[in-house]
Amino acid sequence: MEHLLPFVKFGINEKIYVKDPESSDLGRRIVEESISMIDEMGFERFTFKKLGAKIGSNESSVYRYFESKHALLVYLINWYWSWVEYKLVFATTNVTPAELKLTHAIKILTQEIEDNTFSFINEVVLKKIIVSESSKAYHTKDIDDENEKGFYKIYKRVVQRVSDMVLEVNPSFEFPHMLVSTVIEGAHHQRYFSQHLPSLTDVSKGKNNIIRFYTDLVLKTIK
Amino acid sequence: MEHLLPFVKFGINEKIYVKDPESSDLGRRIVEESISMIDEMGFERFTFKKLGAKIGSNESSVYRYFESKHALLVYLINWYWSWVEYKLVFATTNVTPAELKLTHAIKILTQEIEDNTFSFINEVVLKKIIVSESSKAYHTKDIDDENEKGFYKIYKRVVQRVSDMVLEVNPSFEFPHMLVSTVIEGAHHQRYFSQHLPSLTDVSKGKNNIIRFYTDLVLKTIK
DNA sequence: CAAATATAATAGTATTACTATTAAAATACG
DNA sequence: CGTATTTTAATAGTAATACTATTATATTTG
Repeated sequence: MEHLLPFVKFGINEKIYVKDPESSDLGRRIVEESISMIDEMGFERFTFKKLGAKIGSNESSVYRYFESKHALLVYLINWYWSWVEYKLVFATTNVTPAELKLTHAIKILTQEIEDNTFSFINEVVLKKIIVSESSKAYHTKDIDDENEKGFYKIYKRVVQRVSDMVLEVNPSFEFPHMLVSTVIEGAHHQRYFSQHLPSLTDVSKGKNNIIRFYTDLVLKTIK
Repeated sequence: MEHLLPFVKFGINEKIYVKDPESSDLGRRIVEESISMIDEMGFERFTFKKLGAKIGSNESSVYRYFESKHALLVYLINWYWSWVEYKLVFATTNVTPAELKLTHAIKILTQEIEDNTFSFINEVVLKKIIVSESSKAYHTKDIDDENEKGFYKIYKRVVQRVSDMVLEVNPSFEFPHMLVSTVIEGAHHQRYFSQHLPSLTDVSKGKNNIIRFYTDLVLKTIK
C-alpha cells in the first residue's frame, strides 16, 4: 500500500474549500497544522487566528483557503473518508469468499491507526480528530444544505460499499446500512469511551477487542 | 406510569447547576424554554441572552441558575437519563424470563418518544435534543474533569443496568458494556440519520425498524 | 518585464459568553 | 406587621470569536 499512496490525490468536493489547500505550500501547512492544533486544544478552542500565528502566517490568509473553521473540519473528514475508502477497496478487491471480504472491511473500519503511511497529513492524529470531533460537523442546522452539496458523499459511499458486502454474505438481510453505520459510529464511540468513560466499554479485557467485538456482532447478526 | 411520575423528582447532581431550576418558577421556565429554543435553533445559535428575552427575564438571571450553556445542556441530559432509568426500572422489575426483560429494556432505549407524560418538561422535544446535541456535551476537553465530578453517572448507571440484564441471559458474554453503549448511541444516530442522511439507514422499510433491528442484533450477538 | 495572483498586515464589526454592580421586587421570619 | 434576606431585572463592561474589508508587499506566470 505504501507504494501506491504517494501517487494518489483524493478528489475532495470543491465546494468545501475556497482554494484547494493541496495546491500550495501554505495550504498544506494550514491542513497539517490544523490537525495537530485541533487535536491538542479541541475544535472549540481552535481558531484561525491561532493557526495563522502557528504557521507564521495570518488569519486572513487562512480564510483564502477555507471560509470557516467548520468548512476546514468538513475537509478533514472528507480527506479521512477518501483515505478509508482507498484502503477499503485495496483490502477487499479480489478477496473471496464473501465472508472473508466482509471481515477485512470491518477491520478497516474499526481498527486503530498506528502509523502514518504518507504525505503531509498525520493519519494517526487525524483519526483522533475523527473520533472526538467529527460528530460536530454533521450535528448542525445546516446539515441538509450541506448534504445536498455533497459534503457527505464519500462517507455515504463507504457505507454503501460495505453494505453491499453484507448483502453478498446474506442477500436477504434487511438492514445492511443500519448495521454498517452502527459499526462505524460505534467503533469511534468505543475508542473515545475507552479513553474517557471506560465503564461504557470492556476494552480493558484485551487489545483488539473493538475489532473482535464488531466482527463477531456483524457475522452473528446477518446470519 | 402516568400516575406515579407526578410525584417523582429526579436527584440530579447538584454540581451541575448553581441553583436548582426546579426550585422556582423562573428556573422551571428556563428549563422549559431552553428545550424548545435549542431544538429550534440548535445549540450553537442558542444563547442565554435570547433565552432571557424569550422568558421575559434577563441574561443575568439565567446565570444565577446555570454557570454556562454547556452546564444547562448537561443538566438536560441528566434529566433525560434519570427519566429513562425510571422507565427502565419500571418496565423490567419482576419480569421473567431474562430474555423478555432484556427485550423490554432494549425497547425503552431505542423507541421513539411520542407523548409527554408529565411535568413542565416536554420529553418529545427533549429527546430530539438528546439525538442532535448530546454528543456535544461529552466531546469536550473538560470531559475527564466533569466525569470525575459525576456528570455522567446516571448514563453510566443505565448502561450498567442493561449490561447486567445481558449477563443474565448469557453470563459468559464478554462485552456487555460495549454492546449496550453501541445500541444506545446507535439508536440515536439512526434517528438522526433517518431525518438527515437517510442513505445511512434502512428506516424507509417500516416504522419500528430501529427497535426491531437492535433487538435482533442484541439477541443474536449474545448467543 | 508587466500583469496577475498570492500573501501578510492592519483595522474594523457584530456577537458571544461571560462578570460585576446596583436597584427594585418578592418572600421569609420573628 | 415590618424588617431582613433573597431573588430578579437592568445596565454596563470585557476579552475573545468569527468573521469582512482594505491595502501593501511579495511571488509567480505569460
